[in-house]
Amino acid sequence: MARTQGSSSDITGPRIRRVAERLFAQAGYAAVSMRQIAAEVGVQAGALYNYTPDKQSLLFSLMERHLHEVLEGWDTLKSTGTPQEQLAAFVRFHIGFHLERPDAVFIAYMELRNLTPENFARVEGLRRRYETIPERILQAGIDAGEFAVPDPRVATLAVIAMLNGVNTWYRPGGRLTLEQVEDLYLDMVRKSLSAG
Amino acid sequence: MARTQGSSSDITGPRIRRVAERLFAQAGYAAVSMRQIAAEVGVQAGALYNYTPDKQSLLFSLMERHLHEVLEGWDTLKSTGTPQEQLAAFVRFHIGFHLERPDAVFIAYMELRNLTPENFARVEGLRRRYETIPERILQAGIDAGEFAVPDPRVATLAVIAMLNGVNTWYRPGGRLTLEQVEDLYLDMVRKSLSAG
DNA sequence: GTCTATATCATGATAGAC
DNA sequence: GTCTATCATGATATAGAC
Repeated sequence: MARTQGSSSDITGPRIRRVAERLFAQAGYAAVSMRQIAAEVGVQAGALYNYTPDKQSLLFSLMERHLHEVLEGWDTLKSTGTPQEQLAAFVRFHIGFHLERPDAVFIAYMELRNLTPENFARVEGLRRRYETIPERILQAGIDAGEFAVPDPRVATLAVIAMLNGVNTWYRPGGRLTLEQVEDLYLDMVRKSLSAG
Repeated sequence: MARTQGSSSDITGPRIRRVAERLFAQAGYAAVSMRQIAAEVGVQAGALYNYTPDKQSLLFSLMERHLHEVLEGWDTLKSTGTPQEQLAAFVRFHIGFHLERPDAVFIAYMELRNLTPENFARVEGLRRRYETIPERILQAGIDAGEFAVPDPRVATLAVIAMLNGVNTWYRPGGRLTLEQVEDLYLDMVRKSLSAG
C-alpha cells in the first residue's frame, strides 16, 4: 500500500500530457522546460522520461492526438442532409469543438515550427484531411446550386480561418453564449458562400 | 578609412533587425539565440548589445514598428467614399500590406506571449487601434443601410480573421495573382456583411 | 516508477582590450 | 563599434540506487 518514494500514480502519464499542453500553450514549446513540466506534475524531471522518449515526442503526440480527436469528432456526427444543413452542422461542430480545447488548438498551429520534418509532415497530413470536410460540403453545395463561390479551395480556407478566429476572443461567461456565437458565424459563412 | 577589426558598418542596426525578424518568424523568439542572430549578421554576440539593450527589447521594437507601419500605411491612403468603397479599399490594403510582410505579421501575433506585460499592453493597444478601422467602416455601412450584421464587433473580428488567413497559404508565383486573391476575399467579405 | 546526481552543452548578458 | 573571454544560469537527457 504505502509508497516508498514520492507520490507515484497510475495517472502520471495523463497528468504530464495535461500539464504540458497547458504550459506549451501559455509560454510556447521552446520556452517551457522539462523541469517546469515535472514540477507542476509533482515529480522530478527524470521521471518524465518514463512516459516520453523526449520533449519533441511529447509535443508531437499532443498535436497528433488532438487532430485525431477532431477527425473522430466529426465522423461521430455522421452529418447528412442538404449542403446547407451539413454546412450548419460543420460550423457548429468546428466552433464548439475548438472552443472546448483552446490549448490544443493553439498548439496545433502555433508549434508547427517546432516539429521535426517527419512529424510536421504527419501533422500536416491530418490537417489537410480535416480541411477536406468543409471543402466537400462546399463543392456539394456548388454542384447543387446552393452556393456560389468562384474558387472553392480559397473559400474553404477563408471559412476555416474565419471560424478559427473565434478562439482568439471568445471566453465563456462573456457577452455571448456559445450558441449565439455559432449563430453569428453561421450567418456570415452562409452569406459569404451565397450567390450574393 | 581602414577598420582595425571585423567589418563594422553603419547599417549593422538594420541588418540585425532584418535577421532577427526572419529568424524569430522561422523558429520562434524563444528558440532563437542571440548568438544565432549575431552569426547571420556577421558579428559576435556581444556586438548586438550596441543596438539593443536586450533580446526582449529587440522583439518589442520589431512588433511596435510593424504596427506603426500598418497604421501609417492606412492613414496614407486617406480612403474616402461610400462604406462599400472604403471596405474594398481596406480589404485590398490589408491583404496587400500583410502579404508584403509575412514575417512581421507572423511575429506580431505569434510572439505576444513572449512580451513583458508592459510591452504586451502597448502592442495590444496598437492592434486595437487598427481594428477600429474596419469596425468604423462596418458601422458606417450599417448606418447607411448597406450592410446588415447583427453584431458589428464580432463581424469585424471575423472579417479580420478571414483576411489574416491569406498569409497562411498564399505564395507569390502560385496559381493566383495578388489581385485575384484580393478579388476573391473582397467578394466573400462583401457578401458576409450583406443583407443576405 | 521515481529518486538523486550528473554529464554535456547552450544561453543571455557583461567587462575590458583595441 | 567590435572583439575575446567569461560569468552565472539553466537546458535536455542519462545512470544507477531504491
